[in-house]
Amino acid sequence: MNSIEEKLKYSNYRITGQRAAILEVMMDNRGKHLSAEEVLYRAREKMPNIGMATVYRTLDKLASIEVLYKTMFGEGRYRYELCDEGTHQHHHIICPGCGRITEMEDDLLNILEQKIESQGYEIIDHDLKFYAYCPECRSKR
Amino acid sequence: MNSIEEKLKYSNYRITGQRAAILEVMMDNRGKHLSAEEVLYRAREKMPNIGMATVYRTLDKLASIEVLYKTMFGEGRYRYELCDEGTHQHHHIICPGCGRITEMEDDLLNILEQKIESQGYEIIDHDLKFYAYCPECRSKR
DNA sequence: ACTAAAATGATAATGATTATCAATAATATT
DNA sequence: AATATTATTGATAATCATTATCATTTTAGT
Repeated sequence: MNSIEEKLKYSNYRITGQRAAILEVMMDNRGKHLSAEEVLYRAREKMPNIGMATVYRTLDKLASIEVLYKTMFGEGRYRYELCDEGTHQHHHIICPGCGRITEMEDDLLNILEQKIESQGYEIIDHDLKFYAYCPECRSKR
Repeated sequence: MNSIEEKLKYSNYRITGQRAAILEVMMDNRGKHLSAEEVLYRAREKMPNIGMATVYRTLDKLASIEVLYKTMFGEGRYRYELCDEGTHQHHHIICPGCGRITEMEDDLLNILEQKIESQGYEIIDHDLKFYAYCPECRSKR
């Protein structure tokens, strides 16, 4: 169960026009972290009458079958990101100046995770964020 | 500028009854991560007429002078934690079973931070969370 | 005491998300 | 193909956490 197509197939989850539109938006924005509002806006370019409730419902469903990741970056709203195969080992760098979110392809948390597991925990996931001014915002200050 | 007392003193920030009550609540709950609602509830035990706007205002002020940490654990609301001296080098373990939040006193992120800084970023802070079933919840499953 | 500035509490407003529900669309059954 | 059954949709209302507003009260400085 790896590819998006397989995940959709095994979820007995009907692929309607609006759902396809939302999926397309997410695939067009691979690597970006979109809010529900942004997804709604872009999905309406493909399907003008799509409602926001449908967007929320669909994003949640897609997240539940791990086609999307749903994360909160501490700004009070969720953001959704296409779940590229094997790409969950990445961290985020959030710039407090411009708000841009960059990804970082590394892990190196194994030592910490071993420590936690030795205390009897069962690790499901981790989430590492750095708050750092990006080169552009640094030069502006 | 280390202790809470010093931070308060140098912030020219008036210590009123309600603010003292809120601070007391946070100090009574050292190590816990309280939501604004929980702080309000506990503060009203000391001062029944305290309003929720005051709680929000005070928590934000205390966070701005680094007496508290304000963090969002991905559940859509902020939580506040007393900022023990030199204790910001810690990570959180969140149990998806019972919701309990445990702290972990380690850092080891230097290698990653060096990597980010070498790309021209200026790191302000980081935030590392592990989602892991705690020993009790594991045995229940 | 007197004035100016800051803090408070009640309440309204906001913004993101979720629930409701009647109408519509898709699938299964005959 | 016609109908029954179930899922999905969009509009709208409801909710929840947080923020803004504002008249009143409290505090600090003179």
